[in-house]
Order: sequence, then C-alpha cells, then structure tokens
Amino acid sequence: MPELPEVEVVRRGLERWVRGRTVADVAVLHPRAIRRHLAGPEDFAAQLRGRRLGAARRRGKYLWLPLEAETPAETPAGTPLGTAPDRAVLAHLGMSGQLLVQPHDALDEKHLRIRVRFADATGTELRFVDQRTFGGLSLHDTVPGDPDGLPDVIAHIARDPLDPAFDEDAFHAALRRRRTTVKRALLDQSLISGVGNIYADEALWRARLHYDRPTATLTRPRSAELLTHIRDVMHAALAVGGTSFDSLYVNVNGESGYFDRSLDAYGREDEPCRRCGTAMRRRPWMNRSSYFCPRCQRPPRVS
DNA sequence: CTTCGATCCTGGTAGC
DNA sequence: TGCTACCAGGATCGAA
Repeated sequence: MPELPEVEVVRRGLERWVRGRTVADVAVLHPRAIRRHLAGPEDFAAQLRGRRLGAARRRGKYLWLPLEAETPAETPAGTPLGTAPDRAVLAHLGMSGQLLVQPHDALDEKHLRIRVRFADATGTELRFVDQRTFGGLSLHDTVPGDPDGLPDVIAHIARDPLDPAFDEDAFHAALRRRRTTVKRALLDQSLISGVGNIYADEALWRARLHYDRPTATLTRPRSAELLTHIRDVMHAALAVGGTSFDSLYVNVNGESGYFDRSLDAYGREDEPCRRCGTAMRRRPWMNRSSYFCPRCQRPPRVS
C-alpha cells in the first residue's frame, strides 16, 4: 500500500526516467483510471500530446509532473520566461497503482490502464498499472504562482512531515482543537499528509501512544515526539525502498522495497512486541485494522 | 462548521 | 475441488 515513502521512491524514478521527455501519445485502456479527469480520456490524451514533462513533485501521497511551457514560437509575445507552470499531470496510486517505465516491447501487464509514449528514441514508455483501480491520472490547472505547479485540486492536502515547510505549530494547534483521536488525525490528509494505516501504526508504536487517544490530550512535547517518530520511520523506509508486502507496490523499474522486514507493529498480530515481548494485538478499526502493543500502548481512560 | 460511516474495486485466501 | 465470505484501504461524499 503506497504511503509517503513508497510514493517518494516512485517520484525519484519519474524524476530520473521521465522528466524532460515529450509526450508523443497516450492510450487510456480503462476509463476508471482517468475518472478524476472530468473532460474524459480523449481530452486527457489530446492535452498531453506534444507537451514536455517537468520536475516530478510530491505532496503526501500525490505525485505530479508540471507541463513545461509550450515552445517559444507558440508562447504569446510578452510572456516572461521562468513563470510558474500552469498545468500539471497528477497521479495517485490509490492502493495498488504502479507507475512503470517499460521497454516498448514488454508484454502488457494484466492491469495496464494507461500507456504514455514519448517522442524520443529511448525505447521506453510510462505505464500506469492498477489492479484495484483506486488510483489514476488527471490533468489540472495549477495554483497560480506556485513554483512547483501544485495542482489546484490538491490544494487542500496538507504539507507532509518531510516537507521543510511543514508547519509544526499549526499541526499541534489543530490536534488540540480537534475532537478526534490520534490515529484518525494522522490519517486526515488535511492535517498532515502522506501517513496511511501502516506508518500510522508504526509511528504510534514508536511513540507508545494508543490509536484511540484523544488528540486534545496531547501535550506539545508529546505531539512533537510523535512527529519525530513519523519522520524517523518514513526515513528508515525510504532508505530501503519502501514497504512491499507483495508485488502490488514496486518502484518504476518494478523492484520491491524491503521495509516490511522492519515493521514493528503493522501485521504483527500475536507476535511479541519488540520492546516488551507482550503479544501484539489487532483491532478492527474504521473498516481496517490497528496493530498495537497492549502493554506499551495503553488505551485512554475515557474511550 | 465538524465528525463519521459507507462506498468504490479486485485478487488472494480462509473456511466449509 | 469448488464455492462463498471476507479482507486489504485512500479519498470522497453525504448524513448527522
């Protein structure tokens, strides 16, 4: 399940293998993969054709590639050079999405949804493959003046904890203001982005916090500590290429990450806590699961 | 306004 | 073996 570290691995792959290339053609093989592009598949392809892709960016679990300005001959007279990009292609991997750079002659993947061919002789193409079709690609206007070309439809997504501009004071204030519980808050992408079920459980285990702890009871040092654990676990995952339980998450070259071997909480029901040896527990939670140590992570008194 | 549950989707697997 | 039921879960939407 791609969360921030996995998406960042993919971003780096796009930056290396796709940035600067000009789109020759786009084939949309499954309409659901393009559903966020309201104008439809034909419009998506037509708008991308002939455009050069800029620097790969990421916020939380979202990825995007700004479209570089049209060639100077087509640029209206008087347009200053170096202005912020005004369009960007946005990608979300959902639960099972993959962006793969493949040779043209590689066999189509079973769940190939979108193919992007380029106008160069590199011999590779970009493929969006997605079994469960929660992910997709789309084209959007960017937030005016944003130097990274942030797509307007994700302007409500909070900065992520690895973003140098992440506002720690605002995060803490929001936690105190909200009447919710800590894991819910971590998964709320408008408060902090990039954290999903896996890294939430990992960070809470490291911080010795129960998932149902009301955020209003967190002191400033406690929330700062939690944030540090979130960053630590994400950096550790990034260092080994992310978390792959199966073939559903891979980098652009189809390779898995190894962080699943380092997980302390997620998926460890009945296994001993790596700190105290107590059997880890799994609890149904919000249509998914929460893994925690019943001894290290005591439930709040009022629940 | 905030909070919260239902919903989308498909392949793998547990259980009978 | 073959069937059913359930599970994984990010983001969105509408209800309370």
